[in-house]
Amino acid sequence: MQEYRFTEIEKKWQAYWEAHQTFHAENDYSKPKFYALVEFPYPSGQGLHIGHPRPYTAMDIVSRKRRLEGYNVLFPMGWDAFGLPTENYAIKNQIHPALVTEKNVARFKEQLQSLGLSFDWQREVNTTDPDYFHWTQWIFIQMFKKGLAYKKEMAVNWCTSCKVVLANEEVVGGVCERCGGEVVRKVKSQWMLKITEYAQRLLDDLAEVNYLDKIKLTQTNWIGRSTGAEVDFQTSSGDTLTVYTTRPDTLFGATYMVISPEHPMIEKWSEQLSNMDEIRAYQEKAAHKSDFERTEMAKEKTGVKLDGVRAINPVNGREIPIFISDYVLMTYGTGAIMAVPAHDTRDYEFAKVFDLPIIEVVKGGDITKEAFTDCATGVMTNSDFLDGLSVEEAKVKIREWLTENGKGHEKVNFKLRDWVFSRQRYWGEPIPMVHCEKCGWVPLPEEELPLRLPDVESYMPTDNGESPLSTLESFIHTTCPHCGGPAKRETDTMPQWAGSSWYFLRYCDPTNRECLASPEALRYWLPVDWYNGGMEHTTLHLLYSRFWHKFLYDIDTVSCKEPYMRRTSHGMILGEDGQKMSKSRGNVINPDDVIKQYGADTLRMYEMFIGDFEKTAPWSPSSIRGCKRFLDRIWALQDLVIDGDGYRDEMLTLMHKTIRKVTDDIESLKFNTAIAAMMALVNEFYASGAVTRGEYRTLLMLLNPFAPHITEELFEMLGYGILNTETWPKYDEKLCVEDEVEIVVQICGKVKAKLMIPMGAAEDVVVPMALEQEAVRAALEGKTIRKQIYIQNKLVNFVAN
RNA sequence: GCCGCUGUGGUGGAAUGGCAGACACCGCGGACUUAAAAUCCGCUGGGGGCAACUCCGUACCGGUUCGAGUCCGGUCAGCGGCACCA
Repeated sequence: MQEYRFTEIEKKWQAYWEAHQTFHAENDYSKPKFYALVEFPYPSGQGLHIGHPRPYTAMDIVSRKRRLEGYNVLFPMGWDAFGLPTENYAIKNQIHPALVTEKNVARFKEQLQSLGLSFDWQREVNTTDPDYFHWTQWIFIQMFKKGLAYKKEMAVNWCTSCKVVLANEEVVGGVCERCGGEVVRKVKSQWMLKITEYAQRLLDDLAEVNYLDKIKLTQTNWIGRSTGAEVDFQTSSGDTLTVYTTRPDTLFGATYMVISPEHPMIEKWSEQLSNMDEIRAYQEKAAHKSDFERTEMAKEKTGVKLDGVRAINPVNGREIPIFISDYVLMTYGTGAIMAVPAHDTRDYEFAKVFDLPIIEVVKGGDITKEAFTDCATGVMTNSDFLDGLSVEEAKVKIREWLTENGKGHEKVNFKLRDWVFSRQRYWGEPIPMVHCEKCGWVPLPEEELPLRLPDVESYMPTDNGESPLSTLESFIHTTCPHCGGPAKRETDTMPQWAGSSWYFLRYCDPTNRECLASPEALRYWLPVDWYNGGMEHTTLHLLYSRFWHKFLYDIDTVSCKEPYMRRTSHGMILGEDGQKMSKSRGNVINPDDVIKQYGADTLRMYEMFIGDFEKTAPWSPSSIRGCKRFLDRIWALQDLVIDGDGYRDEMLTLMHKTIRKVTDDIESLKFNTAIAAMMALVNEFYASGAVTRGEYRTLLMLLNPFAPHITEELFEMLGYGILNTETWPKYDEKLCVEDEVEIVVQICGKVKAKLMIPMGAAEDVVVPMALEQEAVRAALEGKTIRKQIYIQNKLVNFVAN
């Protein structure tokens, strides 16, 4: 027998697949289709991470199986290539980010191809390709036309030393990650997308898709729908302050109000407030903190009382003080809250710090110790006409009261916020908008798309926080598409999320120059049947792309409401030390090295065998050898081959059970147990000292999606031809059943004996057999059987004393 | 902090509420070899016993059940996300 030369074999089959375009998805709309999708990578300078092949191999397995099952499979790949790291690299090395991207893409592609993944490379897309972002820009313009894109003053992180806008990630401990300089929140006019307009639909349509429960839950929580009330408080200045509350039932317990430090009323009241200096100082301090630091991380509540303006509780006319505090955000609700310290944890903490009255309005807790927030058991008190009602009853009654008295109304609120769509960066899609003094913001005419990125001298953002594009006079100055007068281009670019929000549509028809993809291609391929990606993308990417898809549905570009029918997720691969892989920890595994040492098939096998697909798993340089050994044993089975295209009688049940196990486990992402079943089968072949050609053939078919190269090679050597044109093995449910089964006999839940019984034997047959067992008789000696439990093919349990 | 997930041998992990530890890795013993590597065979959760066997054991505390790794309540620990990394 020739030795297993994996490098040679893998090269051979990869060349064969490329030459024959084996995995090209035809637009043959008569065949049943299957669209398998993995998240396209960001081509970083580090090259492929050992974690990348995990989801890619998983969906490759599904795709290869589907092809053998007769589907026309679309399994595409592309590059999410705009982004901060490339830009930062370009700044540092003064290389055009397009060149950096090109180099990184070439490396990534080579690495992916060496894994033998069955991508259709004819459909490769790249978000930085003008032919691609043409349509990203087109979608933005459609959104603008429908009123979904608007400008708004929003805070950004501003490094006072580098004079650049920083990503949240670049702000570490309140200072700039690169220079350690002070970071402040600076207000800029930003493009926003109205995702909130789709909040209810994004929530409702989760019912129509098959996502993992935890993914649906995460989306639901992120959208954060709550039903509460808006309540109007009159102020001593004669204004109205509207608050949003989910607990209008506790209105009688409102002992003060808190408004966000950015609340516009403060400026209006500046004349009447005697402590404006103190207020401004606090606003300044709050401006340094992120929302996250202000709300969730805050250990101690801070704030300033507004001296000179007070509010009146509409339900009882009581005057209450107004504070500003950074735990109230302008971006949620109305930017103002009524504080009910007795029944809200944050209000309670705040009231303790400022020594404010705490009035119990829901009985059931001990408000001298902590806020009582339980809505299920409480009973209303100190609340006039609400007294004695349950919380739920009180909510209904107070809403009625508010409406009747014109003091407020029911209000549904979402945690979801509109999408900040501008970046003061170079390496992103230019926003195709022009500002005209006369006409305001005007979109570029569609025939002028794509609006390309011009070359600039420096990729550094400017001193005033504008994008590098703003230094380019030739880019900025243009004419208004509407009136023809002088106008200026938008110089901000889009976030990386833009390109990834619709890439799966482009794969359907990647070279179309007339539209983002032909309606026929979209109708045939959509929706994506199975999309696998990381849990870290469950909120932003998944929600953003669902939002864009729904918009495209509304403007009749796509014909289905939801883009992805099924969504699953994979766990990360950690370093050997159980930590995230990183250069600084020195625990990085390079996939090229692994392929060189063991081959792509072994790497694929190990990544699938490493553990539960959905959980994180530490890399083990010794465990991978087990997978190499397994493939060696598969290879060496050649020496055990005996004649016979069928299965031997003694192997029949095991063969059928293994086919069933592998078939089912692939569908439920249990690749590790599928491999274990094949290992057990191979162990049986070795134990019996032989394998028939037919048994070997089936094993190779089952293993093919996992280890495509070695299986094609052996299939050919056995004289069966080309494997990937064959049909996935079938099993017979009846033949999966053994004649006999071992059951256990328990006394009070403890195993006392085991016995073989005919499969499916009835209780009245098995119980006497069980009672005859020596150990059972001994254990029952002098005892009375009180109860007997019989579980068919599993156990008999005697409860006795 | 909030939301979510996870916790099983020396290690990765397996187990529709029904024999805990499948399948592997590591380790140990043996075969082959001048030797080593590779390969093959065997053992391998812990305690006790010459042995048949027996007791303990799925992070911790409690509950439901004939029976709990699995379901319920609570605690602790680790991981992930928290809107400009993607």
